[in-house]
Amino acid sequence: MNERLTIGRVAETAGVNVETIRFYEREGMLEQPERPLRGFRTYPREAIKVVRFIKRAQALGFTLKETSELLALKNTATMRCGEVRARAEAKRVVIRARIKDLARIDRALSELVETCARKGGARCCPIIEALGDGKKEEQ
Amino acid sequence: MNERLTIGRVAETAGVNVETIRFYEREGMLEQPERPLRGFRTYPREAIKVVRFIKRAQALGFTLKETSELLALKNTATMRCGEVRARAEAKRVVIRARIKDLARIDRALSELVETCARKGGARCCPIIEALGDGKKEEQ
DNA sequence: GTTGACTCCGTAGCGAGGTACGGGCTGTAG
DNA sequence: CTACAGCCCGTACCTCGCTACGGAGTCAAC
Repeated sequence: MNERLTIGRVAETAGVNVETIRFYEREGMLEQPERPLRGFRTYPREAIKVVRFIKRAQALGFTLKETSELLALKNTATMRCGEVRARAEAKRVVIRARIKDLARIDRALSELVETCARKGGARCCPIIEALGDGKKEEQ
Repeated sequence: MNERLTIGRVAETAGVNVETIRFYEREGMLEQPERPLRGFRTYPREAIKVVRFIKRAQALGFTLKETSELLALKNTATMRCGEVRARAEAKRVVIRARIKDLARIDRALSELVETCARKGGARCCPIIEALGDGKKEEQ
């Protein structure tokens, strides 16, 4: 335990490649690792989780910038709690809106599946209607 | 009614710019509009909805390619229903996974907000833990 | 008939998020 | 000792999804 990992190990375990790790470091998303021996980076196990987090956040549609902010929430947690809370709440609003949108698509798809299951080639597919983004059709 | 719109009107109403419409057309996401007068494109109102759909789908984290597939579901609806249904179901699986992931983030954020609300600078923020992506920590 | 807003087309460029490359150093195995 | 894997760095290059540009034609109003 408490062993530290090379960049190659971190990359392999997290399922990205070495250049990606270096890239994240340049972008300030991974903190500078210690370099005890001849300039080689050494990482704690935690680094793997951070990389995975970044990848998952991206898959959810967050940009790297937003992902950095989420990470910052964690890193600044020991700082002014008020500010952290405000950011978390704001982000939560976005997330919830996103969930609602996805739920709407989900419903549309289910409807589609249903309709297709029942009737052969009849009137399927109100997919586009299902995303009428809440606003009224402008006349 | 039944009036057809210029590319500029579509772009303005849908909130994108003209080049974007042309770009989508090149990429096959918008079907070729009729061009009755001197080569100028004319669109039905429906085109606005399609463009908006594309934008919303993107905001939800779909690539243009995936969005095309969603659109294709609608366009091929009059075709082999079996295939359409299979695609819809597959897409639904993806959507639901995405919703779950977002719900997990939502919970993590709520927890964060709660904790921060209660205690000043104490142990907040299990954000990173909250995204442990379902897999076990590999030893 | 000229001004101005709109359209056409093709091609170039841009920001995000990596990915690949080349040249060099190190440490271990055979 | 030499091979080879793994690391270092910087820079160049790539895809995606636009966005801008240049040069030309069109159409309606003044």
